Formats: sequence, structure tokens, C-alpha cells
Amino acid sequence: MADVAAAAGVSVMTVSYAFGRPDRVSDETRQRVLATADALGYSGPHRGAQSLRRGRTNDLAVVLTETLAFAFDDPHARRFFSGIADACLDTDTGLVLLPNARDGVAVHRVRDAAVDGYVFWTTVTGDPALAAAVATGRPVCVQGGPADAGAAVVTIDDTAAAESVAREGLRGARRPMILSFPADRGRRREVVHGPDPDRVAFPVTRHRLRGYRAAARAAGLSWADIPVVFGAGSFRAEGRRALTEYREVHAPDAVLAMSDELALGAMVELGPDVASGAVSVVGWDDSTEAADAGLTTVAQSLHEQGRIAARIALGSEVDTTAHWTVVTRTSTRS
Amino acid sequence: MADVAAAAGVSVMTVSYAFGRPDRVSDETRQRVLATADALGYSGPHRGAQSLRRGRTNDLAVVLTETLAFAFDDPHARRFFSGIADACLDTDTGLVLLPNARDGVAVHRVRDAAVDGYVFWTTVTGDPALAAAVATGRPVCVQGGPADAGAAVVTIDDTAAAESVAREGLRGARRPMILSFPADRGRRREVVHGPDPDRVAFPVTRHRLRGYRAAARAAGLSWADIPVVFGAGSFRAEGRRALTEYREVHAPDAVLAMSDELALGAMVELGPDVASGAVSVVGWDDSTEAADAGLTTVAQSLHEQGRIAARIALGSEVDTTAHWTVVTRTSTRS
DNA sequence: TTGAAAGCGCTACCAG
DNA sequence: CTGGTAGCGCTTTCAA
Repeated sequence: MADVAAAAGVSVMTVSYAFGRPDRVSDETRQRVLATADALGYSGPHRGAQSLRRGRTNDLAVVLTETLAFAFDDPHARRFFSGIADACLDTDTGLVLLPNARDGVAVHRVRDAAVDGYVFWTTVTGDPALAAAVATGRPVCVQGGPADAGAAVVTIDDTAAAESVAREGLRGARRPMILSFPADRGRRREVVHGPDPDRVAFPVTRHRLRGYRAAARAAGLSWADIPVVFGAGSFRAEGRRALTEYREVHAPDAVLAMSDELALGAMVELGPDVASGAVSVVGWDDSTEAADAGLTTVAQSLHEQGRIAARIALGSEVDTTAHWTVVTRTSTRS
Repeated sequence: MADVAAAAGVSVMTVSYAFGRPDRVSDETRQRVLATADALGYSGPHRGAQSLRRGRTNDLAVVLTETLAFAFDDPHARRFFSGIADACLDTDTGLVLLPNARDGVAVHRVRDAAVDGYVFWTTVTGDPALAAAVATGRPVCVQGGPADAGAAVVTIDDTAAAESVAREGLRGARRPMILSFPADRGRRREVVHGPDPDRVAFPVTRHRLRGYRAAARAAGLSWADIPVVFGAGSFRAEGRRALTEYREVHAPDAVLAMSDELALGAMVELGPDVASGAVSVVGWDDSTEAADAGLTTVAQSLHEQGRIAARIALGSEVDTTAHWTVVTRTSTRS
């Protein structure tokens, strides 16, 4: 920049203005400066120096609590990241990826990242990387939860959505059954009748159970009689297994599943009973497979959430509750 | 840092050394400095300032010539990126993503990115973003090609690999057929017997055709008699179509496809003839579907290429030719 | 409309 | 082993 100033016969400041504050320089001077800059192969202010001076990097960190390839294997994650990317494009912000090593995100990388804010994807409670991010004093936003102190959480109202989708699933049902995510890190497979949601450790599981319970009660069903199958994870096999193992004991006429995968697994086992209307099934996520299978489910826009998360992490004051809808298809009775 | 120095009763330099050059400070002083730093909530050198001074950012740009979600939809791309991420993890380098907007990667973003180098994924020739990256004077590496001046290209020896896989596919063949990528941007569907590879615009297509030709000649076949079906793209439907449309005219006993997708499409049409050994089929990529289908194919480690690309872009002198292997399975005669 | 001074937070270089 | 000086490239503030 100094070189350009010398060559153009002006002060450094004028060059700086020519690039960053066009209105503060006469048009003529500006043109001349820009021309000499071009001739000298100077393409504009150095971003690093700019940020140092301004105290703002214009970069946003995305922390993946998994290996990069692994994180992007999940289509949901991709939509979320894509939302972040869009927000970054709009605000001319850079996207810095902080993927996991084999053994957790290196805390020093999070701390040292030259960024204005952080977005986290699927953190577990007490993640040291999250703590490190919060400790930097820069805005932090995490998708889905958990809500650690100091970090904003962008998510949908799980309880309300659960109640709403359950209302569809429970229409005309007398013997419903719930396919749940694990209750806690133990990830123990077990069946509990009418569990107390408040005693469930995982927030997502807790909130959805609350919604299911509300819908069940509203439908005049006794929560205490409803079997909740806690699985080890959100896999199709898990949903299928729940049905094979438990169907004889308690033949359900409605299945509320916390994910499309679980629901799809159940549907494999249920077969034609779903099509005939003998059993209703609802899922969660609105995956493409769910659409193909005609599954009634909860749709949330992860893309929208990505945008919101990015804006929060960039310091905007935005409402963090995202929208959701229940997509009613053929897997439920009307 | 100045604060810490004052509080610890040492010079700023000593604090700097305590963090960055442990060996240049007495252990005792170091401990004291670190302790005061901790007490003051100072967590180490500011990365931005550090890079400004050192002239090195320790960040690497990855330019996606597609939307972020779209780029990561491709499993090959994910492996490549994952290799980059690993290299970054190893060298303690940050990963800056420069995804495409709707209408191309903004040139100013690649120019202004505060990074030490660039890695490009699937660029077309004459990409202005590539030119901008090269213009920065920082090292640039692109996967697969094209080889624009100033940018390193990491890739496998397509010709050699093609010859090698074709050798498998042509074993015992008298009437082979080739399923090719498009020859140029026109992407016109056409069948050419014994085309001259040198006149094919797309480098990948050109190189592979050369390899196929060499193998054909080595097998005593006349290149001029071999039909090459140029498709519009690398889709399964494209491979299938080629067979349906052309099989009656020229019933092949061997099919050399430039991608697993094309090969898989052909196999659908060929049905049991592949299993029986009446027709050999080879693909390229070693996708999981290829493995499931028992397809003989070329395997290249995109992950390895990602690592190489990252190291090049970070300024290391590394050999850019990556390894490949032919995976022989049941789709070819032994 | 233009410019001089000061300093963002840090480290290479040399001196002690 | 420790410290002073200078300056990375820029912009904010104030003055002309």
C-alpha cells in the first residue's frame, strides 16, 4: 500500500480511502490510485492486517465434533452447513472449518482460531471445545443443544412438534408404542411404560417424550400404559428390532418414532399393516426415504437453522427458534 | 501480552518466548509467566497478529466450484476433503472453505482470503477463481486437472491405470465396447469407432482412451473396430442406455467403462451374461456399489490425493502423482 | 478532500 | 537467558 501511495504521489491514507471509503476521496484521485495499484499488481488491502486493526476477522468457525468426512456423511448436517455457507456468502464472511481429530477437537485450535464467532454441530454436554469457544468471549451458537451456559442454541420447539406429530399418529389409536432415542449416555436398550420425561438425561429425548405424553393424554390415553422402547441409537435396525422383540407382547396400532430411520425400521416389520391403516406410524426428520415410504413425519429446515446459527455467531440478535411442520402422508390414518 | 508482561514483571519478549520458544526462557520464568497469563485470562498469542508479523496465516483455502452442500454430496469429494482435513490436522493448519455462490466463486473472496495456499476441487479450464488464486502468488493445487499454468495438479496416471484395467477387461475379448465420458463440453452423445484420443478435449477422457487403446492393441485387437460410446455424463442411466441402444448392432463381449456408474448401468442391461463370463465389465472409481456388484475397477485414494494437495498448497515439495490399483473382481474373466 | 501520527498484537533481530 | 527496537499492513482519530 505504501508503494502504491508513493507511485501515485499520495499518502497512504488516500490509498486506504480509495479502497475502503470511496466517498471520502475525490473521484479523480481515486481513479488514479486504483490505476496505479493495478499497474503495481496490488489487489487491495491485506485481510490479515485489516482484521488486526479493525479487531474483526470476518471469518466464522464451524466446529465439527467429528471427522470431516464423517460429519458430512450426514445429509442433515450437509443442509445445516449449507445454510451456514449461504449466510456467510451473504455477509461476505469466510468459513473456517475446525474438524475433529481422532480424539476430539483440539481445544487450542478452537481457542486460537482467528474468527468472529463459532457454530457447533451436535455437541455433547460438557464438550471442552465448546467451553473453550465460550471462553474466548466471542458469540457461540450450537445446533440442537445442549444449552451450555454462554452459548446460544438454535433449534425447533421439540415438545410442540412432538405433540403435533403425535396427534396425527394417535388418531384412532388405543395401543400406541413409542420408539425412542436413548435416554442417556448409557444407551441401554429397555422398555419402560410411561417413563417420566423429566428424568431423561438427553434433552432431545426428554422434550419429545413430553410432547408425546401431552398428545397421548389429549387423546384420552393413559401414559402409564404406553410402552416406550429406548433404543441404542437412531438406526433402522433398531426400529425393526423393537418391533420384532416387542410386538407379540404389545401389538401396537400406532408407532411414534423419534426418527425416520426408526420409523422405517418399524415399517419393515409392520409390512402391509401400515398400508391397510391397521397401524399408524410417524417419524421425524422428513428424510427422502420417509417421503418415498409415505411416512408422516416432522420436517424442520436445517438449512434455515444453519443460516440462523451463522447470524447468531456473527453477532446478530436473531430469534433462535426455527420453524417446523408436520408432513402428513399415508402412514397415518386420517 | 503487554499486560501479562507487566504483571509478571518481565518484558513483552519474555512472554512471547514463554509461549512460542519455551527453550529460550528459563523454566522458572516460563512457569511464572504462564501462571500470570492464566490468572489474567490471557490464553496465548493472538493468531491474527502472529500471522501479520510472520507473514504466514497457517490457514489453507479449499475452493469448491459448487455449492457447499452440493460439493459434499459427492462421496469422492468427501474423501478428498477428508484427506485435506487430515493433512491440516497434522500440520496444525486451519481449513477455510470458499464455496460457490449461485454464480461462481466470487473472485474477490479467493483473492482476499487470508490463507497460505489454495486447493481446488473440479475446476473447469479457464476458471477465473483459479486464475485469481494463482495471481496471489501463493501455491495452488488442483485435483484431477486441468493443468492451468501456475497450479500444481494432483492426480493419478490415468493412461497407465486405464491400460491396466483394460488388460483385465479385455482378457479373452474379441468384440469390446467402450463407455466413455463426454469428449468435450458439447457433451454430445455419439458412437465413434476407434476415435483418435489426441483429438478429445477433456483431459481425463483423453488419457483414459489412450490407455484403453494401448491395452486393445496389446491384446491384438484393432482399435479402429472398437466402438466408443461417448455419453452425456457419468450416470448409470447413461451406461444402460448405451447398451440398450447399441447392443443389437454390436454385441460386446467386454465393456470398458470410465466410471463405476456407467459400468453398473451396463451391467443392469447385461444381466446374467456378466455372471456367466460371457461379457466382462470394468469400471473406474471403486465405489461401494462397485464392490457390492463384484465389479473390477480402478481404485484411487482420493484421501491420499487430498493429503498431497494440501501439502502442496502449504508449500511442500511433494510428488503429485498419486497411487492407483486395479481391483479385480468377478465381473471379469480370469 | 487529504494527510500525519499512533497503534492493533505480535515476533525477528540483535544487544546485553 | 532476557530485553529493546523496529515494523508486519492497515485504519482510526484528529488536524490541516
